[in-house]
Amino acid sequence: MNAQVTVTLPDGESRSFPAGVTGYDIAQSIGKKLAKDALAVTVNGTATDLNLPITEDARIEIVTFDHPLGKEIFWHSASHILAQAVEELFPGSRFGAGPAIEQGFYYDIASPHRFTETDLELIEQKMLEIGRRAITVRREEMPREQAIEFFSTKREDPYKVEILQDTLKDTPRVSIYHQGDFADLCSGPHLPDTSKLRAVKLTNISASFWRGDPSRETMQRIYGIAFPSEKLLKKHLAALEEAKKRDHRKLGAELGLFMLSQDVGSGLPIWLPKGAIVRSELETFLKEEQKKRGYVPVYTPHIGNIELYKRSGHYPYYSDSQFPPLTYTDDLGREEQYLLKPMNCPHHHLIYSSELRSYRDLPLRLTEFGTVYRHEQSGELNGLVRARGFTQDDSHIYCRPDQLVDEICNAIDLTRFVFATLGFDDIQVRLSLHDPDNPGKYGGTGDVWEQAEKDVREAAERMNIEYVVGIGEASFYGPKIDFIVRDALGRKWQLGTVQVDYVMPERFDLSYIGPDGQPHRPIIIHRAPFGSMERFIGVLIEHTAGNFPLWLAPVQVAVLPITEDAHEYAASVRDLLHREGIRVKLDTRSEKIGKKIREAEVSKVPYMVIIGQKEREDGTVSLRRHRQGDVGTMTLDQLKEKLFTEITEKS
RNA sequence: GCUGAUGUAGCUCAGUCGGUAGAGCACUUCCUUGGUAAGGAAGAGGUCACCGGUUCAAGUCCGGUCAUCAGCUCCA
Repeated sequence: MNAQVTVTLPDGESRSFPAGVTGYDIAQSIGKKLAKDALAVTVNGTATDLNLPITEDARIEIVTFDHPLGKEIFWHSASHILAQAVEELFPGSRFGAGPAIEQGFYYDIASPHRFTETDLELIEQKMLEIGRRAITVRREEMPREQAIEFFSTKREDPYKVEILQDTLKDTPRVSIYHQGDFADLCSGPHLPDTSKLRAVKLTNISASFWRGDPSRETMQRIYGIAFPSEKLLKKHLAALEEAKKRDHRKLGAELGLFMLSQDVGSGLPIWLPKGAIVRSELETFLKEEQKKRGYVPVYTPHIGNIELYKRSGHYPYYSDSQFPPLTYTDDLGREEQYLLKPMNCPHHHLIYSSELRSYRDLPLRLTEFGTVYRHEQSGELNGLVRARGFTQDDSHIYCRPDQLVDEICNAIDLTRFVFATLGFDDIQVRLSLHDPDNPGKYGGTGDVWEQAEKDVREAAERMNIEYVVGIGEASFYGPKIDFIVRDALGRKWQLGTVQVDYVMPERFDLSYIGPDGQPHRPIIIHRAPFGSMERFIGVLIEHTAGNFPLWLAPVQVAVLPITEDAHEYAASVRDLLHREGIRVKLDTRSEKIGKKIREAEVSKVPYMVIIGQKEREDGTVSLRRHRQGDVGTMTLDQLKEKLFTEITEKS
């Protein structure tokens, strides 16, 4: 072993230390503050405990809370502290899994005690106390067998034993982290001691299934988030408050966009006039764009004979998340069953096969805003983003194999165009592939899947998309490219999607006549840039906080006369804008201008036109922009011009 | 569907020990005619989610149902 080791810091500087130096020593040699903030260290890119000796030359980086890895380690350690606190307060609790998550951590606990919200405060206090005790966290490595022994005798942790015997059955050596009397099976790394934990908030408590398996026991999951300082926690809580104000369910009601009524049924949104404007503008926008790209519109019924969905495979695969079939009995006692349309595709396939297709006719791009109904589990319903009745901007592209990759690219391009226009920049793209270990979930043969996934990848590469791969996320008929965005609370939702399908053409025996005069199988692309109009607008509401761009705003201009003298002129301005197709409202109540402005601001009307005696005499208007204030005085022509430009540019 | 929490006026919420329902905003009417985020007064508005139980008496206590929320599971 070398007596000295050379470590290279992220800035490229190399330093020499005695072998066995720890990350903490190095941090201390760099600065006191860094040593204080240090949580862990990466050695040649691998995260490691701060107090582990470094015995060879290495690239190292000190990890603090500001580092993404730092948060993960911090929160993971916080989950251990949570477990220790629970163990001290509620003896007999057994621990399942306790990872760091994107925003904090959780621990799954099996306990004879039923945790309540008041317990959470108690546990928080105990966690902070454990922090003040500054308990050293010690890593111990041992053979797997010995760990099983440890968790069956020294500690009674049946869940850890199960993990050791099952998930880790091929791992010969495992590590245990000791923290006072508490110990947990964990690969680490962890904080050197518990003193870094200065602020903690246990946010909620819910049920989870052990190992995510509904047939196993339910556990109590406690969620929380922790920080090295009280100030950071306050900031986090304030950000959460802000996010809540953006909640589309809250804004949807406040701005009169949509409603949900028990009298209609849960999960069945009703579009109010203002929300309907937003939706209709978006639909027009996409229809126009699709017209340019060679799509042809169709309309199909809202229900269909159940045989149709048996044939497509939707019925057998998804019967548990559909409304039950409607059964119709005719005079002769013959029964027919109809299903509320869960999908538009089968109808479109029938349109395809309604006439003989030539290879020259392809690609055929059928498009429809098709409303579908799915009986989502009651606990899943969530405003507009998870509903039981919703409208897909659904198209099916029927093409030849030589056109496929081009067509996928076109669909990706359209989806990106839609997202860019609406200002979504933080999108995750996922290639959703099949899970080879779960063949029962999918239709079609292995060859077909291989080809489909190859095509999808090729298109994604060609379009220069940065993507993540989601194994097991494919639909039953083919792989997908999914566009995923987050809501105000950070939850992920799939919006746009492009899907390749070699299975349905077989099921529906679709064909076209090739140049050789023989029938050939087309390939289908399912695609929906918005995904669901409901979900998209739900996320859009949160994305914009209800401040829609001018072209989408339900009311674009509020005309606000200051006194009654100005009413007549104000009405003429309203009529002028109205004739030009601007959505305009005139406020002639006998309220002061300040109040009228306030109400227009609160209802997020993009422009206010303020009219007093001066404007009336000069034939001008005073313009005010929502959230910005006074823009200045201008003529009516200038006003029209300004509004038109902004609407056309969709800015 | 599962676990937990919540459910009072259109909205946000108060309602003590079980004793006959309250505020602010919004709404209606009247007064007020004003210059860039809340003028004043009066009025109207309730099957306390629903069903049942305990009680002389239930918004309040108990049981059930439904809905909403958080998470889990699921998502063509």
